[in-house]
Order: sequence, then C-alpha cells, then structure tokens
Amino acid sequence: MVNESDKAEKMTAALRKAGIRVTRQRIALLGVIADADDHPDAVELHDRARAVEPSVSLATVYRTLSVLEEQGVVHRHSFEGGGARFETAHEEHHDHILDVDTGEVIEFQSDKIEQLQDEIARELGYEVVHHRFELYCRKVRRS
Amino acid sequence: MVNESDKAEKMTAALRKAGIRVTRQRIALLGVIADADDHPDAVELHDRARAVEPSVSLATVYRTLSVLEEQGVVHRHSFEGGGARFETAHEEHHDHILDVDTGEVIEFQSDKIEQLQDEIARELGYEVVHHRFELYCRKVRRS
DNA sequence: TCTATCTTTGAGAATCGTTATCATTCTTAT
DNA sequence: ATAAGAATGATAACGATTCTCAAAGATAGA
Repeated sequence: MVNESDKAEKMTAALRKAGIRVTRQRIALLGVIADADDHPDAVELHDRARAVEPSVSLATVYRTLSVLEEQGVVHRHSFEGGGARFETAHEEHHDHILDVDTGEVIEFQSDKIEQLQDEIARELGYEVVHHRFELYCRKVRRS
Repeated sequence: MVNESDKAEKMTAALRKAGIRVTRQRIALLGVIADADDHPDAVELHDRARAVEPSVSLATVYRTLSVLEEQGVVHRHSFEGGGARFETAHEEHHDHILDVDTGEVIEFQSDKIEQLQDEIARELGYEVVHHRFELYCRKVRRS
C-alpha cells in the first residue's frame, strides 16, 4: 500500500539522486502533489502549497513542476480549455476521459488502444514516441 | 473529383446561407484554406492570404477562422507545441500522426479506434462528445 | 559549525498565441 | 443609391507560462 507521504518521499529521493536541491518550497509542493487525487493546474497547486508554506511563489510552482516533469515523477496534460494540469507519475500508463460538464478527469487504461496505435503507426512507417488520447464525454443519464 | 475552387465555393455558400457577409478578406482566406494540403497555423494562413489580398490583418484571420469553425467548414487542432493549426473539414473523420522531427502532419482513419473509444466510455457511464487522438511519431528507418 | 559555491528563490517584466475594443469602412437588402 | 448593421485594421488587453536578476538558501567540505 503506497500512501501519500511515501509518494512524496520517493519524489524527494529522486531529486536528491539527481543532485537537485530540496528546498522548503519544493517539499511543500511535493506534499501537495502527492496528496492530490485530482488533476490540479498550476494555480490550484500554488494555492494548496501556500496553505502549507506561505513563501511559495507561482514562478517556483511552474519551475518545480518543470523539474519534476524532467525527472519523470510528474506528468503534465494540456487538455482543451485552460492551462496544463498535473498528476504524479504512477506506474501504469493510462489515458483520460474529461467530463465536459464538470471538468472532472477520469483515468482509464486500454491495452487494445495501445497496441492499435502501434499498428497504425507501423503501417505508415512510423513508431510512436508518445501519444495523446482524450475522450471528451458527457455522463449518460438513465431515465 | 472535388477541386480547390469547388471547396472555396462550398465554403462561401455556407457563409451566405448563414447570413454571414462575404468580404474581400474572407474570399482570400477561403481560397488559401481550400488550396492548402497541409495544416497551417494562423500566421502562415495570414502570410498566404496577404499574398492574394494585402489588406488582410491577422485579427481578421483569427476572427474568420473562428467563424468558419462555428460553421463547421474548418477544423482547429491544438497539437503540442506552438499555436493552433487548421484544415478544411472534409467529410471523413480522421485522426493525426505528428512527425516529431519535421512537424509534418499525416492523417489516418481507424474504425476500430472509433468503436473502441465508444466502448470504453460506455463502460464508465459516459458518451463521447468528441475526442483527441494524436500519435507523436518518428519515422522508422530501414538499414 | 563555518564557509564557499552554486542553486533556487520571489517579484515582476517579458513572451506567445489569441481575443477584445473601437472608430471607420464595407456588404447587403431594399 | 441608401440605410442598417456587420466586418475591418490597428492596437490594447488577455491568460498561461517563462525569463531576469539581485537576494536568500542548500549543500559539501574544512
């Protein structure tokens, strides 16, 4: 069972190993990201981090998110409308459904999609470096 | 066989039918979009349109593209990196491969993908409004 | 623990793509 | 030809993000 403080510790360990300094501001942000079970944007993360450590600026949030992304511990998603949203890089690859009414993000995983896209690319003489697969959806309501 | 001037005529007809005025600037832009067989961005379209009709401003390019998108005759794609890119709305739905080395856009169509995404959404209680499926790829080179 | 080095920081300016403002010009139906 | 209203160019404003730079802080070593 991986809890939130384990996640934060793993991320700080990754930073230390890469020779990147672990500052008060970064500790605060890592805690906030580890705790998040949604997909917050930079401003939202800034608000949450400031509640823990008031001396965190938005510039530092952006800078740290870029560092964490480079280290592969955080993923950035630029969904339609609004700014980028972030999540901890958990091991299983997944794609996203976006509820167009609520903005909620739901994760899903499909092996078929993964193999299908490789097939499609190969057939055209390409290999997939990465992909974007986002379903903009509406909840089905039963009568 | 649908040639480029047919495309432009269809688009102007769509505008007229919707009570939207057909100006010199819009005619120029429609011609340019109909001729394009790539996926140009707004600045590129502005450059091409100015070559035909010098009195086209970038603001009008953006405004007209929004109008054309609302009318469903043009599609806008926000691929990773850089601004939005545009194409005429041809009848067959398709998705895109992006060559990460050259920036080139290749279109492809897959019925399997379409039905698979509907399945995935339905299973989670959603119906797909629209989707984004982009493969960021590299050309496979044979030795 | 003290220092030296070198990274990170906050504040705000700058950037990029895009949209809004507004007075003037142009399309279109009459 | 004319009136009414839509579209225009120029430029300001915008939102998200990155950059700049002097000041503060983290880390390794003595």
